[in-house]
Amino acid sequence: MPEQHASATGNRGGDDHGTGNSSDTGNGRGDGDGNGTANSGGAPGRDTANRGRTRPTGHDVAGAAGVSQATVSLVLGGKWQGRVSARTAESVRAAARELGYRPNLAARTLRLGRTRTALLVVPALTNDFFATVHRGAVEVAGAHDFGVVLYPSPEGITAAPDPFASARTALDGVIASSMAPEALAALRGEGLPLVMLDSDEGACDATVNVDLADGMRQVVAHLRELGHRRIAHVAADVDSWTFEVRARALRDRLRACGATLLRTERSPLSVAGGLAAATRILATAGKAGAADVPEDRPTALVCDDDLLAVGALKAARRLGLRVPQDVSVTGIDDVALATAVEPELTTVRLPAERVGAAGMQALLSVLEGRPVEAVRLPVRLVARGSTGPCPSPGLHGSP
Amino acid sequence: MPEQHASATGNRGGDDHGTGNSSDTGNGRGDGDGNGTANSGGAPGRDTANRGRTRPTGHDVAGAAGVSQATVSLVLGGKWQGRVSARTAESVRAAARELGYRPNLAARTLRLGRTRTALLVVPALTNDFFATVHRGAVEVAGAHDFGVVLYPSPEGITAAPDPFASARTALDGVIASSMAPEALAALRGEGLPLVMLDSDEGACDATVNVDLADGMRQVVAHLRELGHRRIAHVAADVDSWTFEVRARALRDRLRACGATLLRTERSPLSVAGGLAAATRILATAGKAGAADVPEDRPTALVCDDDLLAVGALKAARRLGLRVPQDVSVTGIDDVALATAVEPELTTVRLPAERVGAAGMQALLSVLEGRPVEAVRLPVRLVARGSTGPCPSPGLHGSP
DNA sequence: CTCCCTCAGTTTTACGTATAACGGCCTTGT
DNA sequence: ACAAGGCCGTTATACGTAAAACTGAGGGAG
Repeated sequence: MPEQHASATGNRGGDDHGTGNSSDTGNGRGDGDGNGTANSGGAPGRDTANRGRTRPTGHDVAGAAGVSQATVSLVLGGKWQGRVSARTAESVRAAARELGYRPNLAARTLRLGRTRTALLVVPALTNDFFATVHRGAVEVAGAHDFGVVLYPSPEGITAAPDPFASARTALDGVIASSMAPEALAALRGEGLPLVMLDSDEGACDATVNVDLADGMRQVVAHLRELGHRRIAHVAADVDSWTFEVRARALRDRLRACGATLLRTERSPLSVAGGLAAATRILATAGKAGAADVPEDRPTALVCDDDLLAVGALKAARRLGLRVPQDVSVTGIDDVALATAVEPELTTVRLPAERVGAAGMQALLSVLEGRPVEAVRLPVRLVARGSTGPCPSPGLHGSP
Repeated sequence: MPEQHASATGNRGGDDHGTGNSSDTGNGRGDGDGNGTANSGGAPGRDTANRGRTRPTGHDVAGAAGVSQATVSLVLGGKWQGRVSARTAESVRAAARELGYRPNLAARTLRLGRTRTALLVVPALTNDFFATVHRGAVEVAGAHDFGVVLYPSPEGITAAPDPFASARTALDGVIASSMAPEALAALRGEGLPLVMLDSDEGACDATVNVDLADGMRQVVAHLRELGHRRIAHVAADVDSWTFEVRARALRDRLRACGATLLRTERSPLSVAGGLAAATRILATAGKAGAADVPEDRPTALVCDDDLLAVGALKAARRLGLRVPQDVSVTGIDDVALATAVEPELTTVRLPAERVGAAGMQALLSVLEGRPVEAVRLPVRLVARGSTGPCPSPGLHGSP
């Protein structure tokens, strides 16, 4: 079934898989063409060259079109302006389409020394924030004929990845959402351009950041408006720049408006981690009557991301505390999970797709030698059901 | 880190093990060179022009060790038994380590025609089931010196991916969790080995399935034990083999035990989709008093996956129905989300990691020409809080 | 008429690796 | 003593592509 459908994917390489090999793919492996011209006007040759199942090469296309391989490369590479006649170019394209030619990526890479491929290093795939970042990066990459291969650092956010073994090809650059110092050093040693997401500047060629200091400011303002003054921090147990920024911004903002940071509990970035940390915070007091509002129990938990916040939600419920009546909870990221739980999470929405897009954009700029300015993307608090007015000590216990 | 591993394709002799390979993990990255290599004189190797910043090649190593490039390839490829003396081999390895040599993957691929790389096609990364599948595949692949590159089909489960443009290198095979027919045809046309996960047999070289018919049997048995007789199906709006299996198994099992499949609502595979579908099912009756148990409202919702089930949870809550007192909900997959919500989901746990591992294993078998038998992995119902006894019409409404 | 320039291609080369084909030694067997 | 092999390497080649260098033919300009 010669179902030939031209996929107009916009890029120049036609992706057709026509298998109608009725054409005379002239020359095969035998390079005997050294003598005179391959007579084009001769008898219709038998299909000789298609050896079983190997993919056609540029030479096959050249033979079919009656030109040399160099011409095929010129035409298909798009650089034939003024070097090849329009008719010849068209016949080359026709032959390529007919044979279902696709250039050998390995050979092209070997020749060019570049791959038009970026590696995206993310800490985990279980947080769909990074899936969205990837989507944004792929979108921009695709528009520039670039590819993105994803490397989920398997051991978690602090492990050293082996990017080169993962991407089974040479790389033009790396976009890293988080990297262990030693892996970063290895990368730098390799001389690869590196764009860091949500990381400190320095030791990389460009950064794309999300304005989490402002995000924390919005969180604190929101909670202060609701009357909260005693706040705890469910922090990520990760030594990473972003999380330091969050902690510092939270501390500074709370101090600036006269609220108290009661305590900070660190835990791994997962629902289970948030559950454990929030339990440690909430269970230390008010055991007798959970509905009481003891002085040493915070009325709001600010969590470093949505996974932790969902864990905090569970912890509160297990301890018999209602959210948001007894305790408010906030997250960061606004992943799908945030609206899947009940109550829905008040959280800081990060423009994940734009992060990925800006990261890829920055990498492209670096590769082209253009100067790149540090990107800082704005964030926005999304108030939902997990935050509410601060419970007043007297009003609650007596119905 | 240049973990050079002897690739033993175990062609026939197959005595691959015992390669006391050089575990040069974390070799001195500090030796970045700073011109380090004092090219040993006296060797036939001539100019070893270290051109500034380019990566060292096999020729550079050869020059440094005073041998030919062929010997370098022999030694580093592990095939030097009886062809190179132990002392020479060691000096080659030392030179490679010193220079930080890493073989050029593109050149190797071009030469060998194989890449030891598999493509894993998954429908979406927002469902962390597939992240776990990926982990399983990577684990097995790594043990065989294979790589796995991930291709998230961006347009959802039915879109046609372009795997070849995605994986920026040639591929040895494909493991596909779901593919549109035209993409599958393209793959077959390319002659690539293909392992399908949770798909129909036929048109591929091997399949790895999860016993979802049995899973549905367990779900129905569980609900029947709790007394449920009127059941609705929140189905995936996807024309895919697995989902057909689920639907048929549910229908057959319900009929076999005398229960009724009240209706089926199809929706996209997401929390929002589940919310919409379950709302359509639950809102059609009992508007006046939600706590009533009208005859046309199901007492249990069986959902095609956990995302849908979480959406159903939300729908019930929004309609004022309690889970599980008023309505029970079940999912499939047992992803992290299942225990993040409240109540926790009763669901069918699928061995995601084993699926990925078995898929990679099957692909390796196909590549080596060994026969592969279809794999079918067992599943297990995990009863949690989202299912409870069927509400009896009289007992509930009057406090 | 010659010189130079453009057109329309072709030859040739290089990318880095793996391996087939080959060749000097040194040990054996007969 | 001399061919027959092990050792221990080397030289040469092919993989498919991109692009630089080269080749003619035709056509004004001087």
